[in-house]
Parts: sequence; C-alpha cells; structure tokens
Amino acid sequence: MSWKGNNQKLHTKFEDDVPKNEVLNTPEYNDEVTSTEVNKSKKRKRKKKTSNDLEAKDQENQTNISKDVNIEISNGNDLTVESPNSKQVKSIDQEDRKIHKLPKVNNKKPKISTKLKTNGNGKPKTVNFFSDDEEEQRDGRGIELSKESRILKSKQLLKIRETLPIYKSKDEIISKLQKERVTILIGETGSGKSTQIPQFLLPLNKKSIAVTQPRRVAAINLATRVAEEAGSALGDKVGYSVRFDNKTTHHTKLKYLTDGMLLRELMVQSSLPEYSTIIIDEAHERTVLTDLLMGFLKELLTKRNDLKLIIMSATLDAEKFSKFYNDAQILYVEGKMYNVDRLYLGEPVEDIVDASIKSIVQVNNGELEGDILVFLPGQEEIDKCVGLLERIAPGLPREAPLIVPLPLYAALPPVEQAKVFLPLKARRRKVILATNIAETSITVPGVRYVIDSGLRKVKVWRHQLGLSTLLTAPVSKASSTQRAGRAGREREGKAFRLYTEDDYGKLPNQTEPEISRSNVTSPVLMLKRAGIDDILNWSWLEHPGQESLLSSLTQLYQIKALDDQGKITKLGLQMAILPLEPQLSAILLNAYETGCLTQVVDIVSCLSVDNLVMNPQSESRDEVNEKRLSLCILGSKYGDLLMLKELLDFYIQFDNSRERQQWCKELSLSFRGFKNVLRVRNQIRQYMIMLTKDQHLFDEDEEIGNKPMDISSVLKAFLIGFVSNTAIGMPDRSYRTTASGQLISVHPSSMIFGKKADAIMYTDYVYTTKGYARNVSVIDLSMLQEAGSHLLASKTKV
DNA sequence: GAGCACTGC
Repeated sequence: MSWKGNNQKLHTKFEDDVPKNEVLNTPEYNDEVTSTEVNKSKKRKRKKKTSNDLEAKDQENQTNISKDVNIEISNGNDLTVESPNSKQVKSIDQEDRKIHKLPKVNNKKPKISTKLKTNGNGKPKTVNFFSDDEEEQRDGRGIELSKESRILKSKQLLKIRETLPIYKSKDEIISKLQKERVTILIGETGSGKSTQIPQFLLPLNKKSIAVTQPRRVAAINLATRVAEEAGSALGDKVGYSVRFDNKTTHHTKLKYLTDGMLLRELMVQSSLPEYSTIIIDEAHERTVLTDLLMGFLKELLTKRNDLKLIIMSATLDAEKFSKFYNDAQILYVEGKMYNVDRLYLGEPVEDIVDASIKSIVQVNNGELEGDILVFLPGQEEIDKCVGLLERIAPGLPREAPLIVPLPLYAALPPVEQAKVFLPLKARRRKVILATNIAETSITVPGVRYVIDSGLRKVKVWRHQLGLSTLLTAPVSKASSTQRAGRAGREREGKAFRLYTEDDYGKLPNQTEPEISRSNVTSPVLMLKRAGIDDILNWSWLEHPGQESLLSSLTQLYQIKALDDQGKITKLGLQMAILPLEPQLSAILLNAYETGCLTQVVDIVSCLSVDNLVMNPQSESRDEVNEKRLSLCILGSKYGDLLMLKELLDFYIQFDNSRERQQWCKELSLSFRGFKNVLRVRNQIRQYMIMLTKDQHLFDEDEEIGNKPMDISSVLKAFLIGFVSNTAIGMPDRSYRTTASGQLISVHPSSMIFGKKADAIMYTDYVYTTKGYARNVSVIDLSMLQEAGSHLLASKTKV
C-alpha cells in the first residue's frame, strides 16, 4: 500500500493470480505523516496501561451475541486491573464559555487482580456470552445474592469506582448540575458518566431518575452493573425497562430504559410525573427517537419547574444541544482512551476490497500482536474480503501470525457473530471485517489496529417517491474518530485510513441526523397524539423538512389516523398506542372490523422481526427455494404475506424446540427470529384486547385451531395500509406503480418472482440497482379499485 | 434473475 509520504504505488489490483510478493511488502506506513489530531494527541501525556474492563465496558453498549455459544476461558488467565492515572475534568462555564480546568486530583492507583472463577475442581468455568434473551441472561448471572453479599460486593466495587476520573470531581459536578435545570455533559469513552452521574444524583432526587439508551442491551447491562455498585437487587432501587422486559418496582429510584420506552411513557402521561431528573445518554447518536425525546422534553421543561434534564454526549457537538436548550451549561469530562496514531493513504484508492486486503497483509506482517478490525460498508465487501483472505492466508510468510478472517454484520447468524469473541490459538491473528455494527453496538476486545474504508451504507427515504434507497456514502469525521478509537480501548493502537488526509478534511464534522433522512410518519403521529397541532413549527432539534412532514400528514390522513382538519381521530389514537408503524396498526384495526384479526396479527408479527426469512447460502439456494415453494401452497399462489402466515403455522405445530430448530435450518429461517415473532404476537394480542376491551378476542381461534382463512379479507386489510404500495402488471411482465407510474420489479427473493400477476401489493420498495418491490402479494384489480377509491377521494381533499 | 447499514416500541 502506498501511504502519504511513501513513493510506493498500487500497481495491480489484488487478485488470485497476482504473485504473492505483490502483496507481501514490508509495512511502509509513514509514522511521520500524522494528522493535526494525532500531533495534538501525541502532545498529551501518555497514559499508563489500564485494563479495567468492568468500568470501561459499562460505558459501551456491549452487545448480545448468542446465548448458544459457550466460551471456555483457560485457567490461570488472570486479568490485571489497574486504575487510570490522574485525570482532569474540564467544565465550560455558562457565562464566559471558557474551558476551566477543575482541580487536579492526585491519585495513587491500587492494583487489583481479578482471577477468573473456577468450578472448584480447578477446571475453568464456562462463561455464557451476551445473550439477548433476558430470561437466560439473568440465569447466566447466577444465583440471586443475599443482602449481605450484595453490600459486600458494592463495597468492593466502590474501590474501583473511586479510581474513575469522574469520581474525583464528584462534588464539583454535583454542584454544577444542581445549579442549572439543563446540562450538556460531554464525556469521553470510559469516563464512567453513564454509571456514576445517576448515582451521584440519587440522594438528591425526591422522585425517580430516568436514564435513556438507544439500545436495549445497553439499558440492561448498565442497570445490572449499577445495581451491583449500589448494593441493590436488580429491579429494587435500580432497575430497567425495555420492550418485553421490565425490571422495576415502585421502589425503583433509578431506571435505565430505551428511549423508545420513555417515549411510550410520554404518550401515556405527557408530564412524566414519576421523574425529577431525566438523563438522555448517547445523544450524539442522533437517532430519531432521541431527537424526538429532546424536543418533547424541551416543551416539558416549561411546564414542570421541578424537572432537571441532562444531555450526555460523546462528541463535541455540545453547542447545538446547548443552543437548543437556551444556552444550557456544558460540562466536559475526560475519559480514558489510549493514543491512536492515524495514518492516511498518499493517494485515493478505487477498489476498497483490494486496498483492504493489501493493508491487512501489511499490518499482519509488520505490526506487533493485536487484532485487526476492518470497517467496510456492507455484506458484499465483507464476504469478498473473507473469501480472499481465506485463500491467501496459508500462503503468507510463516514469520507473521496466521490470519483468521471473521465477518461481522447484523444479518449474520448469531453463532457466526459470536466467533469474534472466541480466543484463538497462539500465533494467530483475528481480522474482523465489520460493518458499522462494530462502531457502536458491538465492542470487540483485543483490537489494536483499525483499517477504515471511510464508507458506510445509509438508507435514505425519498418521500416524493415513497421509496427508500440504500447508498454507500462517506462517513463523518466524528464517525471516523469513533472507528479509530476502537483501536485504543486496551492499549495504544493504530488506525489506517484508506483515504487521503485531504479527503478526511472534506468529510462533514457530524453524521447527518437520522430524522432528516427518514420517513417521519410515526413521529408525526406521536406528536399528534401528544396534542401538538402545529407540526411544522414544533421544537424539532432537527427539522425534517416541510415536504417530508406534509407527505407524512397525507399518509396519516389516508389511513384515517387524521381527519380532514388534521386532527387525530379515534382510530389514530389507537394506532399511536400500538407498538407498530402506523400503517401496520391501521391494518390491524381494519382486520378487527372484518373478522380476520388473528391471521393478520400473525403476519404483522412476522413483518416486525428482521431477518426472519434469510437468504440461503448460494450452494443450497435452489433446494431451499424449492422446499419453501412446495411447503407454502398459499404463499406460492398469493405471495409473501401468506407465506409468512403458513410458515408461522408450521413453526407452532412442532412439539419441541429441537424440531423447530431443525426445521428452521432446513428452510433457512431464523429460529431466534421466530421466538421473537411469538413475543411480538403476544404483545400485539394484549394491546388489541386492551383496545377492544374484549377479553376473549383470541379465545375462539385457539380452540378451533386452523380454521380456513379468508384470504381476500386478509389482503384487503393489508391494502388499507399499503394502498399506495401497489403496482399494475404490464404485458412485458414488468410492473408500474399506481402512485407514480414508476417501473418496478419483483425482488428475486419473493415467492412470486417470475410469476405473472394483474396487480401486486408490497410492503417495501427499495432502490438498489433498480426499483425492487419486497414482500410482494398478488391482488385482484377489483380489490385495488375498491381500495383506491378511498385514495382518490383523499387526494382531492388534501 | 438480486443481493440490505443500524436501531426501537
């Protein structure tokens, strides 16, 4: 690879037939070529080695991998835990906006050694790794501790907590937080802000404290950790609340919850009377839900004088948050990250897969021990790299460690994902090829080198066309800093950026907030439910744009969630309560009226679970497709929605989970996905019983079992929500959308791919190489006309 | 005849 300041050039693309020496160059990274960032960070005092995993990890959203994977850790594998060096806390004062240094605290570091537990017989204990099944996760944590041992544990943990940088400035932080109603708290990774700040405030709050997280696993892990620190049983003083799992009681004073859950609480009681302090964590991620929360809370602050708000963020975008809350004070807390050298290419590359491979080989040949994490935009690039690496690895020089390539992306089966956590034999080096999932959601231990393509995939909603596109786009500076930081979690590391320093300079500072490129139909319905009439002038942290809002209002009017005055209807209120997209809620409510609710709940539940029907491996693709077609008689005739219903029926019929698992494997379906489908189904049923006040709503169907279903009613119900997602068949087997006349193709993964139909309805329309309809059903023209009359009528009114 | 980043209720 040719890096800046290095005359070596890329001559050929890396291919199988390229002579090995072409790629086996000795490393040519030029350490002198560093960014201003690096120079700056080099000037900072080098930090001493710390590997206090417990404290560092509770700041990160450790992810669920599989509960199925048992990982054995060999005996005698001691973890040496050292506390961080003395740290400073800087604060930006509200009046002069200058950075003040808080007093430095000298801190002698106690050395704590933690031995991994054994089973008493000297054999290593089997450690269960991250499960996202909370039931089993709790089991994995062992027996409930007695009150005495909880207090003892809490005292032990206090020693570690006291070494955290944030602990040193406890009093000062508390007094600053007490003075103001809103605080923006910037804390670097590992500062301990998510675990410590809420505990500092606990004695000062009359009511409860809520801490929101973008991901459920983060909420659960933080609550578990903080409960231990506080000597509380989980769910007692400290608890959590996420979908399908609530570990709180009326005693709970500190509650970690997903931001979706807090929004749901807002929908029920707009003043959130339970809480006296609300902390929004990970605000820099700017998810749609966090953005919405921040808007709602801004309005709530004017109504509730006793409410305090803390916005926690990892990057320096504090100004925007501060301005939004009328120049709120900003506090800055330093974390404990190691220095990461950043190296750039001298010239831009065209082929990112080729460049990645070459860099991996170079790093492997020339750098000290430590794993390599490669950020690539998507599955396609990752699979290519893995394939190439597997071929060349055995032929690489013996002096260098053997490369073990490991893919990591969300659609990968959990067992495969978990492999990145497995320890390797000596003289081997993990090369983890990951999407953005490794940027925030999954923290891989042992990484010392990051190779960053500077690219990611991003879904962009085009409200004019009613379709989403999936684009490969450059990341932001904040994102590339975050990626580089993955190399500095345990010791000093290096980040190799597969772009020039010039190109880095051209990147946007922050990632564009999700809300400005998303379909906002659901957020708009939430606002309407909260009684906000003037959607266009609401306190948006980021305004989604007038056109996007108007298109959402039209959508909501079409599904009868809003009346022609733009007021929320009785139906709309019910839709806002259901934990689904408004379109799917509308479909359910219609199905209730027409008597096919049970079937529609089943299908909607399947639609709510990602990666349920997986893409079979290419070698078994035809076989699996054949099996699915012959098994799903209705699906092969009417399309994917009915296939889902048939698959779920089959799944339920099996007696035990072993059979279910086997069956899923044969048809390339997600076993875990189906378990989730059943949870979603149960939840939706409960909601429907609540809305209809009919306790016996689903009783009859349970008794009769599989009564023949009225296919026409089911499809008609779906047309209520997806009438604008329809297309008419043309003589040449293509389809044109009814909404805009665009050419659209049935996605080859669909049951009705290659079949001829008069008209189709689809739940997704994604533009990749061309416009594809996914989750496709065959419908009658007469059905479409019937449903379309409502659409036409609505168009003349709006 | 294609291949989709990541979350949440």
